[in-house]
Amino acid sequence: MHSTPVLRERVQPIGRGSKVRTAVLAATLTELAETGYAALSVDDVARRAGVHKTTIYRRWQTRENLVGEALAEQMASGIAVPDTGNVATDLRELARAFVGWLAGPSGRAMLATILSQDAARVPDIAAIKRRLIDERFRHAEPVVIRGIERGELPAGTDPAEVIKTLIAPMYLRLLVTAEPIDETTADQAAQVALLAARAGVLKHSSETARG
Amino acid sequence: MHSTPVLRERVQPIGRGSKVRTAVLAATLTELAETGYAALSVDDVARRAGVHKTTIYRRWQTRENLVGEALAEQMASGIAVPDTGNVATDLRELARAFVGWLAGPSGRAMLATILSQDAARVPDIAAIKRRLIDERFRHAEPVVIRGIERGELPAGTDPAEVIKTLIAPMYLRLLVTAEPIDETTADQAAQVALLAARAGVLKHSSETARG
Amino acid sequence: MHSTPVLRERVQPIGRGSKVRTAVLAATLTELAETGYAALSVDDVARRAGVHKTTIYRRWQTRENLVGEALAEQMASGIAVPDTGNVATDLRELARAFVGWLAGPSGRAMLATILSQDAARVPDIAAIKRRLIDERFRHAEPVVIRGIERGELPAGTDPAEVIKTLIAPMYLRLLVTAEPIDETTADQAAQVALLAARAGVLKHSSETARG
Amino acid sequence: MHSTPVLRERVQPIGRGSKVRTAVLAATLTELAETGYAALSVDDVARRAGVHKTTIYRRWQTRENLVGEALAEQMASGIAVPDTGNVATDLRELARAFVGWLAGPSGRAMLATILSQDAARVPDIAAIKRRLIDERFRHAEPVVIRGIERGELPAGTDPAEVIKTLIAPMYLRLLVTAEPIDETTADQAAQVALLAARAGVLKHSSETARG
DNA sequence: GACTAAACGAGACGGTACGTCGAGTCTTTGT
DNA sequence: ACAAAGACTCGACGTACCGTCTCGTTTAGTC
Repeated sequence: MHSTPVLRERVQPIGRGSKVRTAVLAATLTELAETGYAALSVDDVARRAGVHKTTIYRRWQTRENLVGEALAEQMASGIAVPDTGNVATDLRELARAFVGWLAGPSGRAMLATILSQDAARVPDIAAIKRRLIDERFRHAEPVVIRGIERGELPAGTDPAEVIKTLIAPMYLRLLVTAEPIDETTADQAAQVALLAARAGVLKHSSETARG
Repeated sequence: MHSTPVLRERVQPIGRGSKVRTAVLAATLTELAETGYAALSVDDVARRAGVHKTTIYRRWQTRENLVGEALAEQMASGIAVPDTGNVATDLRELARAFVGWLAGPSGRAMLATILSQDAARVPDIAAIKRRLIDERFRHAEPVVIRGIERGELPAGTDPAEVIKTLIAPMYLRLLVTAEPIDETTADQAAQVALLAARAGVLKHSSETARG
Repeated sequence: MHSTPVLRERVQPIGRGSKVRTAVLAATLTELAETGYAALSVDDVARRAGVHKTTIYRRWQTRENLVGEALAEQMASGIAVPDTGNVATDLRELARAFVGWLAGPSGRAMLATILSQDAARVPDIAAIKRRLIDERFRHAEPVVIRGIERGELPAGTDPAEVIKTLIAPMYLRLLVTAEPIDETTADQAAQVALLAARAGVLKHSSETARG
Repeated sequence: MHSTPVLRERVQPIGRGSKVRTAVLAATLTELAETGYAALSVDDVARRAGVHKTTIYRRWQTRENLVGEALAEQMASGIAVPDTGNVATDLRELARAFVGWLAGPSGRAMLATILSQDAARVPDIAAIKRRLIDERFRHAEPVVIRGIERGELPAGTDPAEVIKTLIAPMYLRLLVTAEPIDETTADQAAQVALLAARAGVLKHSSETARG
C-alpha cells in the first residue's frame, strides 16, 4: 500500500507525559492523607512530585480536578466480597477488610478528602464519595442475600442498613473519639450488625414500620 | 508617695465590655455552623457581630482562642439524663435527644468545628471535643447502671460502648452518607444498641474477650 | 460652640499615609530614570521605597497610574523664562536651562518614560507628555514676542517652531547619537535657532508659504 | 571497509533552509515596526512567519541575535547621495530622502528598535545603530565638501554637524511631539541647516570655539 | 529511487514575574 | 483606656509568558 501518511493519534502524550501524571497523582494522595483536603496546596504536591506547579495547573486546571482524578484512580482497588458459607463470618470478614482499607494509604487519602466540608461541595468529589459508598453497599448485598436464602437472616433485611451498622462504629472511632481501630473493633461491629439484622431491625424502611 | 494607681482587678471589663463579648461569641458560633471551621474568618465574625476585627484580635489574639471560648460557652447546655424506669425507653430518649441536639444550632456549630482536621490539632479545641464526648458517656452511665440493676442488661456492660453504638449511626449518616436524620433513625439506633447490650457484646473489653 | 460632631474630611489619610506616598513616588522616578518604563516593575519600586508591593497596587491599581502620578508630581519644577533684554542671550539661557533639566533626575525620569513606545499609548502619560511640551512652548513665547517687539525677529515668527529648533539637537544627541550634551551644544543650538528665526524660516506655517 | 560516510562540509544546509530564514527575518522586521522592540515576542514572529518558535530559537538562540540579523539585512538599502550642483538643493534632497526612509518599512523597523532603551544595551544592536548613523554622515560629506569647493559654505564646515542639524527636527517630531512629518518639514530643516552652515556655526568643534 | 542526516513541527515542561487575595499587625483618631 | 477605621506587611495563589527539552515528521542532498 502506498504510505497513508495519516496523522495517527499519538498513543502517548509528548514529552515526559505519563511519568509526570503518575508522580503527581501519587503525590496528591500522599498529601491528602497527610495534610487533608483543606490544607492541600498545589505547590506542595508539585514539590513532592518533583514537578513544577505550572505543570499541574496546565493538566488539571484546578485543585478540585486534581484531587478528583487522584481519587478516581484509587477507586479501582476494590474489596473482595467474602463467601464463607456463613453470614457471621462473612460480616466479620467485611468488617476486617474495611478496617484494613481505612488504615491503608488509599483509605486515609480517601477519608481525608471525603470528610472535608468544602470538598463535599465539589461535584466531582461528591460523586466519588457517592460511588465509594455505593460500592460498600454492593459488597453487602450478596452476603445478606445469601444469609436470607440460608435462613440465617429474616426476609426483607436491607443490605444497606446492614453495612451501615457494620461500618458506623469504625467511622465513629476514627472521626469522633479518635480511638485506635483494630480487629477487635471490627469483630464487635460485625456481631452487633448480625444481632440487629437477625432481630429484624435492619429491614427495608417500608417493612420496618410494621416490624 | 505619688499615686501608685492601684491596679485592682477589674471585676468587669471597662467600656462596652460584655456586650461586645456576647455578640462576638454568638457570631462565632453562627459562622461556625454556616461555613465551618476551616473557612471561618475573623473578619466575617467581626462583620456579623457589628464589631471591628481589631477588637477581636485584641481580646482573643487568635482564631483558635476565639473558637475555643465560643465553644466552651456553649457546652453548658446539657442533655438531661432520662429515667423512665426502662432501659429501652431510656436509650430511645437518649438517642432522640442526641438527634435534636445535632439539628440545633449548638450541635451544628460544635460539629462543624470538631470534625475539622485542622481544628483537631488545636489543643484547646481538642480538649473541648474530649469533654463533649465524656459528657455523652456520663449520660449513658446511670441509664446502663440502672438497667443492670433491674436485670435488663448483663453485668459488665460498658456504658461507653453502649453510647458509642447508640450514636455511631447518626454520625455516619451525618458525615458519610449525608442522609437525613430523624426520629426513626434514633429509634433504630436505640434498638440496635439495646440488642447488642443485652447480648453481652458491649461489655468492658477485659470481659468481652471471653464473652 | 459645643460639639459639631461633623465627620469632617480627614485632612490626612489614616495610617502611615503620606510618608508612603512620597517614598513610593520618589522611588518610581528613580526606577524610571535607571531602568526605563518598559522594564519598570512594581515590585522593584516597592523594594526601593521600603514598602510592600500590595500597598502600591492598593493605592495606584496599575503601573500606569503610578507612573502617571509620579510624573505629574514632578511637573511643577518649571524652568524660569529668561528676560535678558536680548533674544540671543534669552535663547541661550533657554537652551542651557533645558540641558540642565535633561541631565537632572527630573529630566531623566521624564524622558525615560515619555520616549517609550508603550508608555505613549497610556492616555495619562500621553497627556503629561503633551503638557510638558506645551510648557516648553510657553517658555519660548514671551522671548519670541519680546524679540519681535524689539525688532530682533521678523513679525510672524512662530515661538513653537523656535523652541523646536532649539531643543531638537539636544534630543538628537540624547536619543540617537548618544553624544554627551554640554553647554557648547546648547549654545550652538541657540545660535542655529536665532539664525533661522531671523531669516524668517520659523514663521507660522500659513505665512511660511509665502515667506 | 564499507563506506564510513565522509562527513564533508555541506555546502548548503539541509532542510527547508533559506526560505525559513527569509520569512523569519521579514516577519521580525514587520513585528518590530508594529509593536516595537520591547514588546517583540519570538512566538509572535514565529506565528507571523508560519514557523514554529523552536525553529527560531534553534537558529538564532536569542531574540537579540534575531533582531540584530534582521536589521543588518535591512541596512543595505542605502540612500543615494544627491549631486545637483548646489548645496541648497542637495540638502533639500537629503532631507526629503530621509523623510521618505523614515516613513517606509525599513525606517520604521529600524527606529522602533534603535530608540528602545533596552535594545541600546545589546552590543550587536548598538553597533548597527552606530553604523546607521555613520552612514548618514558619509552621505553628507560629499555634499558639504562640494559646497565648500564651490564657495557656498565656509571652509571648516563639519559634515556631521550639518547632517545632525538636518535630521534633528525630524526626529524631534517623530519622537517627542508626534507631529506628522512631510516634505514641508524636510524643506524647512534643509533651510535651517543651510543657514547655520553658511553662518559658520557648524564648523568642526576645534574651530567653532573662535567662530 | 532508497537512505540518511539535518531541519522542522508540536507541545510538555521548568522557571520567573506578575497582579490578587486573605490574614494579622500597626498607627492614628474618636469617644 | 478602649474601640473604630484603615493602611500596611506578609505570604500564598493562580496566571502568563519565556526559553528549553524531547519526541515524531518532513525535506533535501547522497549512495
